[in-house]
Amino acid sequence: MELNPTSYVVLGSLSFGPRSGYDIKQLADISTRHFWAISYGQIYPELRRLSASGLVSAEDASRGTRHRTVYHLTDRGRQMLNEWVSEPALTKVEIRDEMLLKLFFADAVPRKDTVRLLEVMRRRHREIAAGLRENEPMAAAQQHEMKYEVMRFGIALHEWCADWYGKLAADLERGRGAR
Amino acid sequence: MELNPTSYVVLGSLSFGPRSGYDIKQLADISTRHFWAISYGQIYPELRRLSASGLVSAEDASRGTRHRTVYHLTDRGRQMLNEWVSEPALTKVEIRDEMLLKLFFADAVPRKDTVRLLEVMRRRHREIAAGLRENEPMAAAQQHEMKYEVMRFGIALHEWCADWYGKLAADLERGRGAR
DNA sequence: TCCTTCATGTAACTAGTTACATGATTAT
DNA sequence: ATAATCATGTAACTAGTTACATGAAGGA
Repeated sequence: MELNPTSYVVLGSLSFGPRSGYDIKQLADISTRHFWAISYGQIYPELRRLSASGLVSAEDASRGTRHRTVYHLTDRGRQMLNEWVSEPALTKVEIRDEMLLKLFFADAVPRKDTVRLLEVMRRRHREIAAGLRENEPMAAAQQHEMKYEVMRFGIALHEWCADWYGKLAADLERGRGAR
Repeated sequence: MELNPTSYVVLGSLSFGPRSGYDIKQLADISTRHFWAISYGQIYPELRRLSASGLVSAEDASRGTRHRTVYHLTDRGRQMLNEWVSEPALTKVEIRDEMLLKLFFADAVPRKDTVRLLEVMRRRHREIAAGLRENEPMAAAQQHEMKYEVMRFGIALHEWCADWYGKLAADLERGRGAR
């Protein structure tokens, strides 16, 4: 069975303890979603595939009539996860940002529209940083150092972006034609 | 007809002058590819769709027996592009980075593996920045200010990332347990 | 001669999103 | 009551990649 990054998001989420598909989604939405988003449409089929390959194991955790399945990593699953982490294969960062695309093509529109665009972008990154900061204490409290470092990276990155866009907006506003 | 960001990459590329599908791909690979990548499998069908909606217009530019079609923006195409740019709708940045994902799950692997991972990441971002810098003079030479600013943003961003990863690698190496 | 670049295109595939359906439990 | 959250799942769709085919032109 072929594992892709999405499989590892699932495996990695389970490395912190047994979880349901629903739990995995909740966790991913406040953590890995900033560098690898996943949806229910991927999670449930993936859990069954991983289960079939013996990398995770399903356990019934229904409460009364409400059915619920929690999965946990098997030894082989944990081993696969750690092997993947330790292999430093150079892979590409992929960024898709429609607003940055707009900025790239903004030479033909009025300057004030560009400034407004930059202000929205600035706010966007401030908000992403704020969202990350909200569950920073959670990450700090646990003994997961790298998890915490990645969170710090995300906060610093988005704040850096916000500042950059803010500076450019200010430069454009006080009218610069020459560089 | 519905236009998506990919359509605007095509439209935007043509806003700099008439181009073939092949030309669009070459241009996108050194510019927009850093925040919105596109492939031939999208370009050629897209050009026909845009042509059918009258946003671009095809012209035969064959040289001898070698056939070639160049497209140029129509007035409506240019208008659509500028309207899209001027509309500052808040859209999400999407990042997919397998290496950052590894870093997030790196608490269970030997520290030296994490340091190695960070060093590869650092190199990766240095290289992206260097690649961007290579065609920076090209962007500066033209009177496309925003195009140049976005290029500068990319260079600064990837250098910032390289530095951050480098610092973390250094911190980890001289053994830090407490923060 | 042979390799690279120019040039266009598509079929098959892989990945990912969205919308929907279902229904229990818990908090207001 | 009723809204929100927990919980699982899939079908249909949209997007994007990869691999391949074809072949001319130009340079080494």
